[in-house]
Order: sequence, then C-alpha cells, then structure tokens
Amino acid sequence: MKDEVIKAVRKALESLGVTNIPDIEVDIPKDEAHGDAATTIALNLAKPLKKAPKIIAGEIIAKIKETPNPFLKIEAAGAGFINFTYRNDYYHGKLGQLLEKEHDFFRADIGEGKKVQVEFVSANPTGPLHIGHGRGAAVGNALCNLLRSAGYEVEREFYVNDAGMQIKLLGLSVYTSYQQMLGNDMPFPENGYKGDYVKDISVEMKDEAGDKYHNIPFEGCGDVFTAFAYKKMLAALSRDLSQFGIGFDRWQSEKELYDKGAVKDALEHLKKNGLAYEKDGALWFRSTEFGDDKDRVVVKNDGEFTYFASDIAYHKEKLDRGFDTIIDIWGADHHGYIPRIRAVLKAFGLSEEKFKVILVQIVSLLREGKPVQMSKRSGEFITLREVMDEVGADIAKFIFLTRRSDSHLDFDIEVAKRESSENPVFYVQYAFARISSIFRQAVERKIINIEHKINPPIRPLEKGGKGGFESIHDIDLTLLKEGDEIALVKKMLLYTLVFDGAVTALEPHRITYYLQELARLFHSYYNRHRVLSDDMDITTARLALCKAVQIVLEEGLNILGVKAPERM
RNA sequence: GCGCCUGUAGCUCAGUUGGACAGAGCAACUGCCUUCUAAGCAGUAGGCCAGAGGUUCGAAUCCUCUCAGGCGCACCA
Repeated sequence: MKDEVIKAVRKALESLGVTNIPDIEVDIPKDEAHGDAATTIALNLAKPLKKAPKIIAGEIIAKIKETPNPFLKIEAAGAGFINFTYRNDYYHGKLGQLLEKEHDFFRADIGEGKKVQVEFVSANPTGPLHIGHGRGAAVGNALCNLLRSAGYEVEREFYVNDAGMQIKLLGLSVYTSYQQMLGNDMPFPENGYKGDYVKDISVEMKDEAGDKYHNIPFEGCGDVFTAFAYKKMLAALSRDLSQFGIGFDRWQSEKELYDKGAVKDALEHLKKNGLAYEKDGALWFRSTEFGDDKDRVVVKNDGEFTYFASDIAYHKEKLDRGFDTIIDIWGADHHGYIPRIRAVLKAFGLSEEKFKVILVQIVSLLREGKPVQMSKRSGEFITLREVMDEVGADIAKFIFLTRRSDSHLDFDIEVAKRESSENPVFYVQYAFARISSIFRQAVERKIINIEHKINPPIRPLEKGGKGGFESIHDIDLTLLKEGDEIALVKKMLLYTLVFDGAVTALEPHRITYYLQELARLFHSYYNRHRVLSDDMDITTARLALCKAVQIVLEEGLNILGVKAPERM
C-alpha cells in the first residue's frame, strides 16, 4: 500500500526536476478522513527547495494526476501532507492476488536467506520451567517463526548449563534425598534444590539402582547421581517445551564446550590477540576495550574457569558456525550481562548491530487479581507445566505475546481460563472458526463443493445455472462494494506493513495486536452482512473475502504458534 | 553511588521508529439471537501521555533534569 505512493511521488518529483530526492516516507493515517496513505515529503522538501510545503504538495499532486494511477483522490491537507485514497478496483485487484497466491502473498524476502541464530529459554536443568521461562519460550518461538517467514534461515538453540556448580548441587540434592529415603540421617545441603522433583528423581534412582549406593559417600558416586539427575531434568525440560509447542534445532551443552577444548581455545585466541592478561593470579578479559565497565575474570586464581569463560567460548562458536546475526533472549534480570557479551562478540569480530538481546520481563502470576507467591526457597512455585495443564498452551502463548517483551506482565490464571471476551485468544480464534463455519454451511447448502479448508479455491456449483467456476478469476470481486468490505481488504493489505515492522523491530507482539484488529473488523462485518444469500454472485464474492480473512488470520496465528481451530 | 528498564483512561496495555483531533480490551451503563457460531455486534462514558525544561513546521515518541516503581552492578552460578 505504500509502494504505489512512493513510486508515484518519486516519478512526480523526477519529472519536476527535483534532484537529491530524500526517502519518501509514507504513513497509514489513523483517521480515515486523511485517506489510505499519506506522505510528508512536501514538508521534508520545504527547506531544501525553499518553498512552502503546500505549494510543493500542489505541484506533486498535479504531476501525479497527469499519468494513470490507482488513486481515487489525492489531496493536500494540513501543514503539507499529501493524502492518497485508492480506488476500490485497486483493492479488488489486491484481494484477487491474495486469493491466488494465498500464504505466498505474504512471503517476504527481507532476510535474503541470511543465517540468524536465536538462543532462548536456556533454563538451568536444575529445576522445572516456570512461567517466566514460558514467556521467553513463547517470545522466542514467535520471533523465530517471524524471521523464518521473512526469509531468514533461522536456527533455534537452547544452551544447557550442565557444567557448573549448580548441576553438581542438583546431583547432591538427589543423592541426599536418596540416602534419606534409605534411612540414612543426612542433612540436606545448604543451597540444595528442595522441590518435589528432586524426591521424584531420587525415587527413580532407587527403582533403578536399588540400595547400591547406600552409605557410599558422595565423592564415590556423585557423578552417577549428577548424570542421572541431569538426564531426567533435561528430558523433562524438553518434554514440557514440546508440549508447549516449542522445538529447538540444537541443544548446546556447556560441558561439551569444555570437553572438546573450546573454552581453552577461545581464551588462547584472546591471549594471542592481547585481549586477555594475567593479574593477581587470575586471567582477565579486556572487555573495557569494547565498551564494558570493567575487565572480567575468566580464570580465577584457583585455576577454575568462571561461568563467563564458557560464555565466551559459546558465543565464539556461534560466530564460527557462520551466523550473520545473533539474537539472545534473556530474562530482564540478566541485562547487566549485555555489555560483556557484546564485548566478546566484538572481540571476535562481529559488528555491533549484528548482536541483539531481547529482554523478557518478569511475569507476575495472579489468581483472581491476587498475587501468587513464587519462592524458590520454599520450593513453592507455579511451573509452566501447571499453567499449561490449567489454562492450555495456546492461551498462555497468546497472553505472553500480548505485551511488549520488555514490559511487565500480569498473568491471571483465573482470567486466562475463562472462555469469555476477557480472553483475547478466543476472539481471534473465534473469527477463524466462524469463517470455517460459514464454509461448512456453504458446502451443506451446495453452494460450494469443497471442504471448508483454506487451501482449495472456491468452486461454486452454479452460477446462474451455467456451471461452476474454475478459478478465482471467475469471481466478480467488484461486487464487494460495502465500506466494511473494503475496510477488511485494506486491513489485510496492512498485514505486510505490520509484519515488516515486527521483523525489523524483533517484536512479535505487533502481530498479536494486528490479529485482534482484523478479527474485530470481521466480527463487525459478520454481524452487519450475510455472506450466504440468494444472490449467488455476491455470495461467491463474500466467500472469497472470508477466505482471504481466514488466510491472514492463519498466517498470523502460525507466527504466534497458536492454533487456528475450525470449530470452537 | 553507577547503569538498564518502566511510568499513557478506574484496571491491563498498544501507539506504524518524529506526523494530523491520543487508541484497544476489561470493568460501568443502554440496546441486538425464528436466518451463516452471542466465545459475537452496535452505542454511551472515561485522559495534564508521571512532572519541568529543551530540539522543530510538528513530540506520548528524541535530549537534559526531577520524581516514582522494578532490576542489575562478584575471582557466584
């Protein structure tokens, strides 16, 4: 919708002899009175051309009107805006294209096949996923879908912290629980993991190994317990995520980075390039060189690596694997790490703008407006699994995507469960289901002979008793003259713009809002006009319109990772 | 003390990367089911965009300061 305006304005300016034409910015006005698209080019040219904006606007308009164009109206307004209104045939033409190409109509190639790596969730495998991880998972998943639709080659990755102190502590917790179960009176470790899952794993251990490790000190069998607990936890993580509808292309183990020497190599590389130095018996990364506040220790004076050391190796690996852009999705409480990771990537030669961090804010869990306490210490927290079981994955995902990711989110479990208008998921899904229902009716009434699926073209059985349609071109879309029909088409074309914005800003929530707006227009249309009527020509045209809406709804829901149900 | 994020209707939040009179949902009130799904629709009401300066044709949006809330500032993981 913007392209035609840009083209027309550029041509006009060229034939007016304007050189150095700046970027022609086009907005979609909020107010219908300002047309379908508007440009501020006359305002922007006022200074360089030393002319009043209104005069420039007048000249541009006159020029455009001299040549064929898709506009019904072009007028100057306000301080120097130029407002464009398209003729209906423009919209009918676009609708035809949409119906012909279906989902391909929206396939953009912004990414040009560039490789993007998105790392998200990356929860420690020491406890179940909580609701905050769920939000990160929903955002990451939608973002990956978005980028893939935009023509990027996307790899989804989960980084598994299986090498540090915490995983050992998990092993020790399970070990202790196991010993206690066998009657061994042993104090639970100070910072141990106290959740029920620890007990569950120790029970599984006992089922498998019996009392084989009874009274054997942790030094003697700790590795067995740690490995066992880790395996169980990772399996649980993976299972929960896949039930949530989220899959990863790769699970990168931190331990593996150590085992194959990647950490050592990365640090060697830094040393060789003078980016690491020894001080006070420790090895430091010169991160201040790349904008960090202070240099960071990577090897402690006791010879142990810091957690940051493996992060360096990990991010170096990402670069070595040839990604053009690296996106990390973190909990907002990790924002302090951005400068140092950015420093790492810069040190290895990635330009600044190719590393992006998306911070996902805390989720506050509520029940009927009252906060649900979440405390790891007491072992009392709501897991993602519980939320899924209680409200369902689709609802949870949609709600996670109704906010900007860096904005706090209140998640009220009771409200989310309600099948009412308080719940925006249903509003959008309902629009889709309603259209499916219309198609089922149309089949029943022998208006069309296909299933109500989106993919096959509409083939009416009769048109004035002269046989059926073979293609979308046989449908007279110009019969869609109602204001709200044109408004629907306009909205559908806007999808492309919303999509582009969502991709460049890395903000999937824009799709969520768009879908609600499109659904609103459809519901309104549905209540005002009947799709199936005695007038076969109008019926067919309206069915086509409905189908287009359905395609767009499905397109958006697919990006969010939310189902488009045919019945509700 | 330093840094990051947030502050928009009673509540929860959008706001097209600086555009025209500030938007939606919920909650409140009034209507609409013999006809394609009422998980819906139509309408009413609701605002000092935290505050003060600045930048310019134009600011919720950019800059500075103030206030309020959250988070982060390890040879922890």
